[in-house]
Amino acid sequence: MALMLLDTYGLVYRAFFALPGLTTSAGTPINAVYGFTMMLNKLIADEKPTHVLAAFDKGMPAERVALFAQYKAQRRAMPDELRGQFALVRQVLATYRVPVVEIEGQEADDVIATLARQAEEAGEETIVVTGDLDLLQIVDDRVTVLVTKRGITELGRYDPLAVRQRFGLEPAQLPDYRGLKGDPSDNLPGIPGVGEKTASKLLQAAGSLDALVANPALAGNPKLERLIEEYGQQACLCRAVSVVRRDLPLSVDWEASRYTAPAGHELYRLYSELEFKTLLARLQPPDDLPLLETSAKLTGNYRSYVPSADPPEFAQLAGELRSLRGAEQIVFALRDGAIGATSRAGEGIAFSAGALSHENVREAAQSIVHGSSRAGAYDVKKVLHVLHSAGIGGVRFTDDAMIAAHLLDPARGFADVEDAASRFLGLGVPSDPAAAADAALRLIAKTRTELEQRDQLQLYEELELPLAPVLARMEHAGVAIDPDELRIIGDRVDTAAEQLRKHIFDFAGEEFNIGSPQQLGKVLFGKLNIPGGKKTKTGWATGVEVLQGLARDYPICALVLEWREVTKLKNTYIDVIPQLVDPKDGRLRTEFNQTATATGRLSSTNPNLQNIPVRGELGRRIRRAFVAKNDAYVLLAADYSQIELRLMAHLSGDEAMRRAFAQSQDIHDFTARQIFAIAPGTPVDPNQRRMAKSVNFGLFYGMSDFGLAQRLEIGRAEAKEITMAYFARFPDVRAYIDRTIEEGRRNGYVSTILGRRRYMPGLTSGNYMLRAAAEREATNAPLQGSAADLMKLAMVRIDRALQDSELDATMLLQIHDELIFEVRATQLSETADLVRLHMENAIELSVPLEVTLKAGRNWYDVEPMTAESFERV
DNA sequence: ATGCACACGTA
DNA sequence: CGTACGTGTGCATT
Repeated sequence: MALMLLDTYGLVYRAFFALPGLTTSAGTPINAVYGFTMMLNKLIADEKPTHVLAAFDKGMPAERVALFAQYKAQRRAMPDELRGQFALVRQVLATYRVPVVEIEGQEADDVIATLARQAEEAGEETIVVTGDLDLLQIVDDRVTVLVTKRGITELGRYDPLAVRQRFGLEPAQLPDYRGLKGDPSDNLPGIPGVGEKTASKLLQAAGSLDALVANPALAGNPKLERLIEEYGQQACLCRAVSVVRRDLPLSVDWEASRYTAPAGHELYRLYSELEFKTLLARLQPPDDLPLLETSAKLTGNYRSYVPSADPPEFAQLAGELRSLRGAEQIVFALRDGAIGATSRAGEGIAFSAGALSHENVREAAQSIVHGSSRAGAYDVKKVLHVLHSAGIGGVRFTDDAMIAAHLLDPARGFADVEDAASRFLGLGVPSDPAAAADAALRLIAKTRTELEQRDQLQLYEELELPLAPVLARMEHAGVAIDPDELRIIGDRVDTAAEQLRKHIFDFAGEEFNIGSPQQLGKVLFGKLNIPGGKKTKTGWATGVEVLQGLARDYPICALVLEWREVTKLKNTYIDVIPQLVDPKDGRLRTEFNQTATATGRLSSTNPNLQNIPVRGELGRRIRRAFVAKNDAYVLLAADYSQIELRLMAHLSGDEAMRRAFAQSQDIHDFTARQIFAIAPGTPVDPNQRRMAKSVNFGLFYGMSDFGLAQRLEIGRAEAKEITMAYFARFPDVRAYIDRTIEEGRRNGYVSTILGRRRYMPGLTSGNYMLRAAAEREATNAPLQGSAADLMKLAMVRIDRALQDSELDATMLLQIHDELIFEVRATQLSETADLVRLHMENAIELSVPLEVTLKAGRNWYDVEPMTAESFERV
């Protein structure tokens, strides 16, 4: 094996200064990433390593700083244009499947030296690539160090002979050498007046720094002798800082670092994303790169079974399944409606999910999922549904590769195992459920390592993973629907829509498709000559804002708005929901997606039950169709009040805002009083409250003065005054937002309260629009994401508590800050107490969390629960 | 059939 | 020139 270790930081730094300021078309600086990628390509081609690892510095090197407080103190801050490129460098490494090694509080040098020693002890050869001569001290027969010279591809190669030739010293003497001469780049003084020549000469004469300090006369020159007497200890200190540690507690999965060329399509995508046009040109276009050709490694010992009524087949399948039992981990994945299972990379069996209903097979499956110590899956929730429908319950999954993949790269969804395999393993997956399970098994190993490195294992194991079965139960439960309610509204809406349509045609003088913004624009602004601004690329803008402004003067606009509202409700909800209701039990089932959003929220699809109307009266009526299953039950709605603003108060630590919540004041009212300096006792003008509310909302959306002005339909100067007043009253909020953005720029990501990350490469973009957008996202993500953290934690705990209790209550829906339950009416208050308890105490914040509880026969009629009201519900 | 733009529902 | 989503429609593209 030939191991290659990259001193990543140094190489990227070198690339940054060696290349001109290239940027992508969007303005993201890209020169360092490009240079680094070129280096990597050349190194792999020239050195043909079998294993590659990339070391990163992480945190302050506490030991060196303790030895020498001034260590690296003079170092200039990293340029912004470089900082943001590290996230992209990691992306490059991920594509090349080069594992990253970093240890908190350790420099890459020490990591590299330790790994090289480990390889050496195993009798292996190592090539170290660095931008820093410091590492030459580890050169020996089995360790060669390549150091960047001019440009990005020119490297100096140092074996022991080359070190001797260059310095006249043995590699092991180099820390002494550096201790003597110092190193301005690390702020090491060494001995004043001693440079390269003198240091080398002194060591040749004395052998070592220790000998020289013990006997300064060896210097052979009175002036040097005095210097050594005076500065000898300082030199020793500098040497101590220069010696790399080779004994870090560090173990790497060498197998994971085995280098195999990245899949062509992955490379193609990476280069396209980063706009590496020259590199791209060297690749074949992607349609010449069959996705599965790269999956040779995944073709293993797979067996698949097609379900049939043939008993021997089932017996064989059952036997195969049983043979998995007792393995350390069994991993499942679904594909094309079939289920695959494996316990070892390169192997797997598959059978249709339907086969699980066969008694032999079910028993075998049951025995393995319960007998194995760990069960993993790609998409646990989906697998749980399949197992459940076969009568297999109670399986505890300890891994979900889909969830892990999404935590690591939340910008992406990873709906299919191929997505994740291509991203994290660089492999395509043959179209076979057994191969999917195989890929999932490998993904679990890979993603676990990465989660651990990011300190996200707890988030994964204690929040996201336990949530999956909770969501599975919610999906399975569904929500009861009373279709009659929808029919009643539907009929009314039908006639209303028809009348509106005719009315609109009367005004227009012709019939046209009102639903086509293009045709509508032509009629309104062309034919009828209504004054209105042309806006969109494709024609007239006909959005609500435009039409609303015209509605007073032009009745047709008001009619169009009404028509839109009515048809939207009809097409999206009223007509659709009844069709989706399960005729077997009259319930509507949604799908909660745990890996859809960049912030950590859930999403709901097929249908989306997180956007059932609430604002307009007509829309709100739709909620009457969402009912408790019978008279013995009620719906309970529990929602967090002002959760994002409370999180803002907590995360910023702003005293004024925290006080407002501590005194459970109406926060918008309170804000209005602060901004407009309203005296206590004087009531707040409703318009002022509305403005304050907009400011509060705008706050966690990262809104600008301009945006606020537009939103409130006021002048920009006035908006500016309002925000100035706001931040004067809540100074820590301003500081928090600035800190968050800065942190995002520095780290390449922002984090939530539980360590969920959102990567934000756009923060260092040179393009103003892109950067501003990224700053808004960075402002919002920790707030929205932390709120999601809280809610998810509450859900897991409530689910557990309900199961442990005797209560007959089912969690049905989550709408971001709200939970809906179906509760036995006689147990309403007890259930409500339990729900409130877990929601309000999900995470201890420096402000209280407040939960509003409502209950009713249906979702429309839920009423606030007060002591006297909930008896009557 | 698939993909995009627009519009609009929710937190 | 305010965040995060999903869905329906029209219309252009395959």
